[in-house]
Amino acid sequence: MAAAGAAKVTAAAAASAVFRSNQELTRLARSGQLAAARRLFDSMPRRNTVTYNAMLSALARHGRIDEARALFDGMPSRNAVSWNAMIAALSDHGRVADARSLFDRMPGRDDFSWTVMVSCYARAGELELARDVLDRMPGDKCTPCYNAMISGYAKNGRFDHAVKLLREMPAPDLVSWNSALAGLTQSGEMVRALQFFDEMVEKDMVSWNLMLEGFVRAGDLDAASGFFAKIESPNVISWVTLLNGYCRAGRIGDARDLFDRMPERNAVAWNVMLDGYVRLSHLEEACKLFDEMPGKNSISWTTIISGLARAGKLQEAKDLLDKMSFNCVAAKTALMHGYLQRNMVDDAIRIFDGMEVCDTVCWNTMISGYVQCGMLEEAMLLFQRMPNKDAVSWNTMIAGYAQGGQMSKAIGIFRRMSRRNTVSWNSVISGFVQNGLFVDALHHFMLMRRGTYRADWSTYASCLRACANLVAFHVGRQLHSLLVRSGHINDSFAGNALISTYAKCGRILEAKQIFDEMVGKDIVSWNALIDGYASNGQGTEAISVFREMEANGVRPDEVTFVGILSACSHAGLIDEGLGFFYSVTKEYSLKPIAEHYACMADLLGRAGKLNEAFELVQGMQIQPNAGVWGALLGACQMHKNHELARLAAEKLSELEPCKASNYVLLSNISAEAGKWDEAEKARASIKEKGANKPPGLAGST
DNA sequence: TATGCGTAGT
Repeated sequence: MAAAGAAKVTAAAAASAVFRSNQELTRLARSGQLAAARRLFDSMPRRNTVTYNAMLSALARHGRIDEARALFDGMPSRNAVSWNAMIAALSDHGRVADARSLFDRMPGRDDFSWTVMVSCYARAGELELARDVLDRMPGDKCTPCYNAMISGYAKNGRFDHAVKLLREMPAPDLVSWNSALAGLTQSGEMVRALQFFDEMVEKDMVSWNLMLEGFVRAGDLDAASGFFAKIESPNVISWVTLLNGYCRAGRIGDARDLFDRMPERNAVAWNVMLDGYVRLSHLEEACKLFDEMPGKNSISWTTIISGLARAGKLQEAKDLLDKMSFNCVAAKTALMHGYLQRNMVDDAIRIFDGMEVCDTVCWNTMISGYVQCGMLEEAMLLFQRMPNKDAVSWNTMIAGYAQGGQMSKAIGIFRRMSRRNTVSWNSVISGFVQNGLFVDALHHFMLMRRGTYRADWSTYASCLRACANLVAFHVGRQLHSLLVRSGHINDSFAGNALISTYAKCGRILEAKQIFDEMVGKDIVSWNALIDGYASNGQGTEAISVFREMEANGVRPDEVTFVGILSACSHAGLIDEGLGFFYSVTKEYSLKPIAEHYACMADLLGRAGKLNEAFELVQGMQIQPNAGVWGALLGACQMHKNHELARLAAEKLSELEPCKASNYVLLSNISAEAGKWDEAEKARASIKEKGANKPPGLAGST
């Protein structure tokens, strides 16, 4: 009896010890102290299901999804909470198929399980599957489960479906109504949103704030502030929403007034104000606000550090980072990015290597930094070491190799990629275009369309460029009709690309028509038309478009003058060309760029004024590039000035030592002038310097 | 432990 009693007491003590440890574990897990939670978990002599569930949620919260799964698989016993937590974790990380497979195997599914599964599909845009799960739910379906479905419909643009379900469900609550409303406000349909809002019998702060955020999102700040004034007792989220609107619109004065008038300011309010200053590069105000801010959190630190880093104030950013008392991956990533933008690779590596935890964004930053610095091998090594590659990681490598002229490697990675997206296809297609492989670009566009991938403006821009270069008018016209069908035609960049393509194909009338019909003409549109006339030899028309552009109050930029000068050059308008060239600095206060000099060298050179052209090049404030020497060389060959031609060819081969055609040119020029030794020397350089033909590609996907 | 609103790093 006594022994049994003692055993009971011991068991009770042990149970209460487990209970206390579980409470501590839950506290650690919720306050983000994963390492401490793990230590406690490992040190516990006895654990129950609650212990395991707490550890599972902690791992899931930190994105350690595979560790969570391992723990789940090894649990001695599981209850509904364990199953639900695991399914929710998989769902949160987009692992839809894994979530479903666990859901199917789960014994005794409860309301929560069904809701998580519906929400999982809904958030992934799989509306039919979500609806199927909802329909299969046995007995009385719970309101949250309906709401998850309404939210799915609304956020995926199926507002009518959302409303239909709202009317059909047995017990809609405010969340149901707000979920539907969010579909309208978040897609900027404020007219319908307003109608729906008026229809709502009951409204809470979420409803009002959704409307407010809708006006902000639509960029209608006056409507937003008017609406804000109508809210009887705005809560901190209402204030922050309007504050954020002013900041994003650049109305920093209004923002600050509002911020000062706020009855209570939480960390989000401070962070939004801080971000407002940072975005407008008002760094002094930002730093002052940051100093004054009570309760700075990781977002505050990241905001200020990234602002300083972007502005190149790397020492100040580093000093701040050193003052941080806690670990923040985002802030370190921002500083790393700042270093990499300025080619300070060693400093970036020091941060990267010193990080004990490093997430996908951080790895991607380092990889893309290497790529930007031209260090492709280092990027590849990191890419291979990286544990959880996402689409950004793959796409960065593809784009890196493509831009580095290594299309075979780019394609190799592209082929190994299991879940390609639009960006992946865009990277290879634009890579082909940049490397002059226009047919391959269009071929891959065809392959892309054969899959279920959706082309975006970037895809079309690359393909149109390919058409322009191939003078493939009919393909261009097909792309034009695809653009109309896809709805991208109203984007100004698509219109601009079309103008260039039609013009380059010699269809200047069609180009002009697109231009005339365009709603949002910008400087690029004008430049495209001017350049179009220029490349069709219609110099006078190019100049008259230029005049029209000025009459419309559009200020010409450097690119405009590249078009105008080449128009003059093609049409032999020497005096006009010289006039425009001098006006670049005198009238328009622009800095002449190398392309302007190349046009002028071409203009003067074609007219036989080789010495004047050469003098112009010699007097350049900036370093002449290959285009400039190439233009001069062309003119020299036209007018048989061997001496100057040889000089230009030499400069060219200095600037592009790996381009074989430069040595061939130099060799031919020397041979023509009877300088056989030098001709031979130039030929030898091809092998010696390992000069290559432009990169080609064997085979395709 | 779910469903509707505000902030940071590629």
